[in-house]
Amino acid sequence: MNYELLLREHKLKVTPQRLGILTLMQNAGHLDVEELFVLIKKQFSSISLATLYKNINAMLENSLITEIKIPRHKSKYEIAKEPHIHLLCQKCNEFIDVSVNIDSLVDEVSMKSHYQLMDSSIVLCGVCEKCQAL
Amino acid sequence: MNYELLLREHKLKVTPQRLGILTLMQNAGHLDVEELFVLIKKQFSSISLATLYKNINAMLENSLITEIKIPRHKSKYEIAKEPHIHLLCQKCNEFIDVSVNIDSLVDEVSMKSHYQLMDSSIVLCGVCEKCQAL
DNA sequence: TACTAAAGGATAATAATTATCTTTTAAGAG
DNA sequence: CTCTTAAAAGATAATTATTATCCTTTAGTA
Repeated sequence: MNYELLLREHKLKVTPQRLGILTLMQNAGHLDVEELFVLIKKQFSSISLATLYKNINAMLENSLITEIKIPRHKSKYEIAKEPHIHLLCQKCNEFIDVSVNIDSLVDEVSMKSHYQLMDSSIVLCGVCEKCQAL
Repeated sequence: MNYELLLREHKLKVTPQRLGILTLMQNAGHLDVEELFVLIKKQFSSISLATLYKNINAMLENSLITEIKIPRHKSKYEIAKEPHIHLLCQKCNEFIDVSVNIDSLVDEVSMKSHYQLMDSSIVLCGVCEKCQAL
């Protein structure tokens, strides 16, 4: 993914800090603000927490990234992608994506409610395979 | 629903404040902390915000109520009930429940991920029927 | 290379939540 | 029906999370 281009398309300046944040999200997956701050500090030791927040908000507004609100946990952020489902292991806190087609669910809900649906936030909680074995 | 009994079962004292909070949640549906505080103040003018928070947390820990985390909105609380789906209208902010069987979705996710799933948090966002007409 | 609006950095302010302490009260024992 | 006590209420301080402000720096463009 070319983040420089993506930022420019949204009339956001391409700064090293922004590229760093986006790259971190891509590589490290689902991170909360605190985790992001620790990691980004390694690259930009003088980066301000305010800068991180401002960038997160700017990128959210432009749909470059998505906030995932998770029951009993802090919000995590990820590069925006096709709608998918999130899984949380309640034992080890592993947090992963799983790609499942949710069209039939959305259709059924749409039918029943007469809502025109465009967005989904789905988090399923349980126990991952490893933790089941313990 | 007999809330007195429910509270006792969880070894929580039955206080007028608690009964008031639960009754409000039952009658008014999905409320955030601020909305709850305004409403409960009408019944208990001297109630403290701390009391509200402490009760929300105690009831959450005992699964009497559920917190619903909603993209771009404050958390709302509802009486715990069977798993269901939440709908948010992005225009008028209407927030409703819709009961849809999610077993097949959960089964599919479980199959693919080998997670043993017990809990779900599903919020779909779109435009309600009324707002579509505008 | 120079200009300017946007972004960065430092820090203050605000908002949300939790902790602490004292007083009150629900619940059970006698 | 008292008495006792642990839990809960209420008031407020402390903490945490987030946003706003202000000045400096820099990316983008002429």
